[in-house]
Order: sequence, then structure tokens, then C-alpha cells
Amino acid sequence: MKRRKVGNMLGLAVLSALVERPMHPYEMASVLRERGKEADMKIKWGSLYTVVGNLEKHGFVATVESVRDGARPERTIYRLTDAGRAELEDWVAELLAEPDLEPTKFQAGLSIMASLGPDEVADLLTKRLTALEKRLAERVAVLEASRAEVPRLFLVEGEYELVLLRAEIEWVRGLRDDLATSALPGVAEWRHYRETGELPEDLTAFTEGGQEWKAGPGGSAGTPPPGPGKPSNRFRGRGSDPQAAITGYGPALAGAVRPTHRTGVQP
Amino acid sequence: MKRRKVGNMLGLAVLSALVERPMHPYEMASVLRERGKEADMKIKWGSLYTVVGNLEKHGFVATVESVRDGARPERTIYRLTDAGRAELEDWVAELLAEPDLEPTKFQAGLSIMASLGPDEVADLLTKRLTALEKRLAERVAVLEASRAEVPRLFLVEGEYELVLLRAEIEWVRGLRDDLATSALPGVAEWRHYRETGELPEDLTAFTEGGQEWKAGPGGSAGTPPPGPGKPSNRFRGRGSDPQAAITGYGPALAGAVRPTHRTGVQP
DNA sequence: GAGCTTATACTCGTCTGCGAATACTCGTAG
DNA sequence: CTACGAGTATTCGCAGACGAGTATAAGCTC
Repeated sequence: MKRRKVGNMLGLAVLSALVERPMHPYEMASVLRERGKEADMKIKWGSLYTVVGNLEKHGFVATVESVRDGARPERTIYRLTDAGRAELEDWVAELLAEPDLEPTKFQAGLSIMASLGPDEVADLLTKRLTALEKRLAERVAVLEASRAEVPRLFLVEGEYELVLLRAEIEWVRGLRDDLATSALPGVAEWRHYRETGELPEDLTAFTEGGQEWKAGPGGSAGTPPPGPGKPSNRFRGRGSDPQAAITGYGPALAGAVRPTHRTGVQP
Repeated sequence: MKRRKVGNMLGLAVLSALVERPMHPYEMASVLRERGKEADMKIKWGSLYTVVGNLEKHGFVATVESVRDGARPERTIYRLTDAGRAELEDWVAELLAEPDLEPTKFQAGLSIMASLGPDEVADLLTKRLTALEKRLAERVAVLEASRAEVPRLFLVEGEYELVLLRAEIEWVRGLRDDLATSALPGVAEWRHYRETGELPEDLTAFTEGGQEWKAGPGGSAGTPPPGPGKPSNRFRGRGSDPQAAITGYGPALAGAVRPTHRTGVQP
């Protein structure tokens, strides 16, 4: 993957603004704000001059002139170069064609949720749910105002956000309910550990190499289980340490699960 | 929102590793790698020593000892402090309770997709679709290997990822098809502009304050249309400039749309 | 046992991000 | 006419991120 000379998303916004006409930095900010670009990308205005400077350094924009308007400070006007135009198109193409690989912060949080107790997690998820629903309502409301004025074509980002929002809401609700009702296997043990500090004796077996639950094609697909680890690794694996099991480190194989409860997918 | 003293997600991973037992940095890396934490958060190992140093500076971890093991370089062992434990719990709680507000890069890309042409965008979306499906297949495969060994409880992050992945796939497919078949209003005009450079004369009206399409409560809800702009803004608004319209800046009101085609949601 | 690769364990320097501060000007309420 | 707050336009400084580099040890191969 070729690394972008200027990686800050604000740079992309700047390039896209300059397509229209040359501007000075502050004007770019005004235009982008007016266009509601802040809803589509996280923009830190403090980076504006740095980013524009970097774009210039790499030849994506060029100075047109420096004008002094009355007693105001001098303003430097920038225009898009051919290289800048190309960079913009290439960048957009990349954003559209390549999925974001980085996991979300929420996913990170889920992966270590065992640092807390199940009931606390359920409460936190309820808070999240409230916030998500509020946001959803906001977005829908904004739509109701927009759709009369703007063609669908320019609203796709918003549709996308809505779809993901709804998917997340549904899933979070399912998980919360399963935690609250202990419908998810292991929750009872987890709660017990949290309340008493005792590890259930059968936990190790429960977590470790799951005997006959589904001996099927498992075994060594993907990363091999750490239990009978390779001698090359001198740190002890999760398997040998029940504490590690309850502290909730996902398995080396973490990633997916066949859905059987209703947070899951496909019947 | 209180700002985190150490904001790097790698710091969270480090804290979570130290819950188990004191370690030196390299060992943390080994453990985290082994646990597959890389699948749950974007980790740059180059930041490890900086981050551990920062955690120490802020009292979240403390030095236990420096040992020299044979001729190897000296290693500093760190342990979690009470403050560190508290920080970990607070951090996880925040991650679970507060939705990620930042839009994804894909959303940013969508919001300026008009920098390209509709057919090109459709191609790029097809590429994305392929990549997404590949990733989905990978994740499902990893599951098949995991589920025999690990309780559901430790796989929720993976389930979440799957759900979002499927939602995105479905939506992207819908959009691509609508672009390819011009089912989405405005695509024909967009393509025409791209091919000939001509702006359809009715575009301005089409984009601008949509007369009677839905006069309802619209009008001044949300940000008012820039056309008859306030005198406070001296830069001209989208409305007065057809070029701006086709260059695809979303409206000031961008965000959502009532779904009517199948990329949409709810019946 | 020479020479290769892989793992261990860090360090460094550069580049960037961005919060906060600065400074000037204009409209307007008193 | 004058003080004030809102808008205009930019600079600065420093913390932090992280790619790349370094150096040694332990296996492994022929």
C-alpha cells in the first residue's frame, strides 16, 4: 500500500474545496464548514495551516498570490495543481475501494469488557444504546429537513451512517439483554468470579481446548491453540493460567462466532 | 469529556496485559500478540516504549525492577498501580458507553465521490465489495476454528464485527447497483457532466431549494439554505454556484435520507 | 562450526497533530 | 464616540506517534 504524502483527512477536504476555486486557508475552513463537511470527517481546525503547508510542500497545491486586504493580515491564496487533482482522485478511489481495516474503539472495549463485571457492562451498554438512539433520531430529523432541498445523490453518506447505526443498535441491544438475563453461556461464572473472587473449578476446562463440543474441523485451523505451545515462545500461554482466562483476553483466534442467540446473524 | 492522560489505544492494551502479572515491555508485546489483540485494536509496536513511558509518567504503571538476564540487554519490569487499574476500568467503561462519533473514512470518501464519475465509483465499490466479502469469509472461518475452544463470551467482538460487515456489504451492494443502473436520481446528470463537461441547465433548480417537492415543514429547518445567505458570510454559498453543486459537496444539512430504494432501511 | 535466519529488546529522529494563544477589525448597543 | 463581543486569520510550541534502525543471542542447516 503506498503511503500518502499527506495523510490527514483534513488534507482531503482541502483538496476537495480547491477543486472549485483557489482560496486562502481561512476561506477553505468557511466553505467546508458551510458544506457540513464536519459531519463527514473528523476535522481539527488547528491542523489547517500545517496541512495546507504540507500539501504545498508536496506540490499538491501552489501559491497563487498573497494579498493584503486593507489592514487585515496578509492572506495567501492557494490553487490546486494537476498533481493535487490526481492525488484527490486517487485518494477518494482508495477510500471507496479499500475497507477500513482498523477495528473500532468499541470493538476494543468489547474485547476487554471482562475487566468489569457483567452487570456493569450491561449498564454501560444501556447508556450506549441511549446515545445511539439519540444520534439516530438527530440524523433522521436532519434528513427530514434535507430531502426537500437536496438530491438523494448527495445524501448517500448519511444513508450509510443510518444503516450502520441501526445495525449497531440492534446488536448492542441483543448483547445487553443476553448479559442481563445471563442468556449467554459463561455470564453466570463471570458474575460469580466478580462477586466472590472465586474461579469456578471447571472454568479452565470450559475455556481450554473444548473437548467434544464440536470436534469437527477445528483443531489447528487458523492460529494453533496456545496450550501445547511451540517451544519458541517462553511466555506462558493463556491455557496454563486460569486467571488469564477470566481476565478476558480473547483467544488467539478471536474474531468470529457462529451466531445462535439473537445478537447473532443469519438463521 | 475528560481528556485521557494517555490516549493511545496501545496504552489500554498494556494496562489490560498488566492486570495479569508484571511484565517488561517486550513481554507485553508477546502476550498481546499471542492473545490476538491485534485483531481488536490497531496497534503500532513502534509506540510501545513511548506509551509505557507515558503510563509510568502518569502513575498508571510503576517499575518493579530491572533485571539482567545473562548477556541480554537490561529489562525493566512494570506492574499495574491502583491508579492504573482504575484508569483501565474507567477507560473500558467509556469505550463501551460512548459511541464513536467520528465518521469512517469510507463515509468521507462517499461524501466527495462526485470527484469521480458514477461508473468509476461503481467499479470501486465493486472492489470494496470483494474485499469486504473476503474479510467476512476469513472471519467466519476463524470462528469455525474458535468456537470449539473458546466460550461465546470471549468472542463478542468478533460477532460485532461480523454484523457490521454484513450490514456494510448489503448497503454497498445496493448503492453500487443503483449507480450502475442509474436507479438513483441525478446519476444520469452526473454522468453526462463527467462525459461532456456540460452542466444540465435544470441542475441548479434541481439542487437548490426544492420548491414544492415537499414544502411541508422544510424551508428553514436545520441550517437555512445558503441561497439568500446572511450578510455575515462573505463567501458565496453553494446555491449561487452550479459548479459547486456538481462538485458534490453535500448540503449543509447532509446526514440522512428517507429510504426509498433498496440501499435504504426499514420498509 | 560457519554462516544463515529468527527472535529478543530496545533507541532514535523525524514528522505531525492540534490546543491554545494572538492580533486585528467590524458592527452595534449604549 | 467608544467599549465590547463576534468574526477573521494565523502562529506557536510541544507532546506524541511510529518507521526504521541497531545490536546481540539463539537456533538451525549443511
